[in-house]
Formats: sequence, C-alpha cells, structure tokens
Amino acid sequence: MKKYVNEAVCSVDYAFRRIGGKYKGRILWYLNDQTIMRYGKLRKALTDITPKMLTQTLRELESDNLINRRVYHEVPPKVEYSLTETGAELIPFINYLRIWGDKQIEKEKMESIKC
Amino acid sequence: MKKYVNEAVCSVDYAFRRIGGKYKGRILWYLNDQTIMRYGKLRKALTDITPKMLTQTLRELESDNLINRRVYHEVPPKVEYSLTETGAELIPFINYLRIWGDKQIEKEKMESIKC
DNA sequence: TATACTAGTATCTAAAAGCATACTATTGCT
DNA sequence: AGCAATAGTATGCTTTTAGATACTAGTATA
Repeated sequence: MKKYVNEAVCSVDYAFRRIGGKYKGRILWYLNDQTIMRYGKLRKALTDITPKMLTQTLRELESDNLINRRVYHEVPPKVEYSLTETGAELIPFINYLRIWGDKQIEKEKMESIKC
Repeated sequence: MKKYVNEAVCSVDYAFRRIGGKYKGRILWYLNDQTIMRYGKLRKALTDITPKMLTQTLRELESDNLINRRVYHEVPPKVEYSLTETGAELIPFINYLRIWGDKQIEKEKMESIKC
C-alpha cells in the first residue's frame, strides 16, 4: 500500500526538497562566487564528486530552474553553468547558513581545546 | 577501500548536514512557532511521520544542540521540546526559505493556469 | 482486573541517495 | 593512425534514509 505524496506539505518542505542533497548548496554557492562555471571546473571544486552525481545534481537544479545550462556546440564540448534569478534569490540564505556554520565550527574547536 | 570523510568540507556543507533530512526544517519551524511542544503534538504536526523517524530526528537535533529535550518524571510520561539558542539562530534563515518557497509555489500555480 | 494515557523501542523492509569504475563521441593536432 | 580534450553515459553496487508494524512501561481510574 503506497501513498503518493509528491506534493510538498508546506513551503518549508518545498524549499528543502529543492536544495537538499549532498552537493546542491555548495554548487549554488560556487556559482554565485564564480558567476559562470564549466562542468570540469565544478567537478574540481566539488572534490571527489563522481561525474554521475554531478550530472544528476546539475540536471535537478536545472529542472527546478535554479541554474542555467548553456551548451556551446563545439568540439571538445563546452557547457557553462550559472545561477538563474530564482537561484540567486537563495544566495542570502545560503550565506546566512554559511556564517552560522562557521560559528558552530569555531565553537566546536573551542570546546575540543578545553578537553 | 573506504575514505572516511566525516568532516565537513566547508561551512555550507557543515550546515546542510545539520538541517538536511526530511523533517528537520519543519520541526525547527514548528518549535519556533509554538515555543514548546510535546512529543505527541509534534507527531500530529508532522502528519504521518512514524514514531521511529520522529524520535530519531529529535535525537539528532538534540545531539547537534539545536533543540532542548526536557523530561518530566511523571506517569504518563511528559517530554517537552524547544529550540536552543543555536537552533533559534536558524529561524531567520528558515523563514527566508519559507517565503522563497511560497513565492515559487505561487509561480508554479500561475504557470499551470496558463496551460 | 482491564483500560487509557504518553513517549517512546524493536525489528524488519523498502526506497532513495550516493559511489566506483569503465566507457563514449567528435574533432584537431602530431 | 593515435592521442588529447571535454562533458558527459552506463552499469552495478553500497550506504543511508525512511516506512510499516507491533510492542513496552508505570500509574490512575473505571
């Protein structure tokens, strides 16, 4: 007996579904920092991500309209990724989270020194 | 050959690990709204969450120091959950996300009407 | 004696997310 | 002819996350 609840329960739920996942936050953050990044560059930035995961994650972000994918029909291939306007709207939030994270990491360090 | 990378790559990664998961954002949001909630109330608020998931999620939030768990030694049992200061610091961010989510949902509705 | 109340546990299963590794296509260059 | 360059695919596997369902403890009250 399966329940199909593909709809978000509320807007918090909705938003978390769009930026959850291991790499999405970081990809958006890098794209904000670098403005435009090619596939290979993203791959290096996200140390050790597999090509499958990178492609998959990028496609999800694209279909959620958070990033743009621009293909140049050249050989060797060239594909550029950048934030959409909607994606850019998430940056303040990611930045907030980043600062919060920094603070917590700092706190943890302090505590480990005490012990 | 396993690589143990339990450490966060960066503060964005760190933060996402603490609030990722299907229910964490909503739990924090509800606790912010209601200030204090008992187990049973949370369970009703998160429609259809299983007790196992709820307990597990609450324990994770607790061990990450985002929520307080206060046990009254009574029968029947009474346990109250509330935000810690650190957890409360995440509220503006979740609120931002919530507003963003609302806007996107609204947009999607508009588009589906067009079709 | 049986039942309700509450905050969980225990056990097993299913689905999702992520990893490892090898492979492809196209063209210019040597 | 063979190789480099780039943006991926393909296949199979492991790990993590989540779901289903049944059960427990201790006391008050009917």
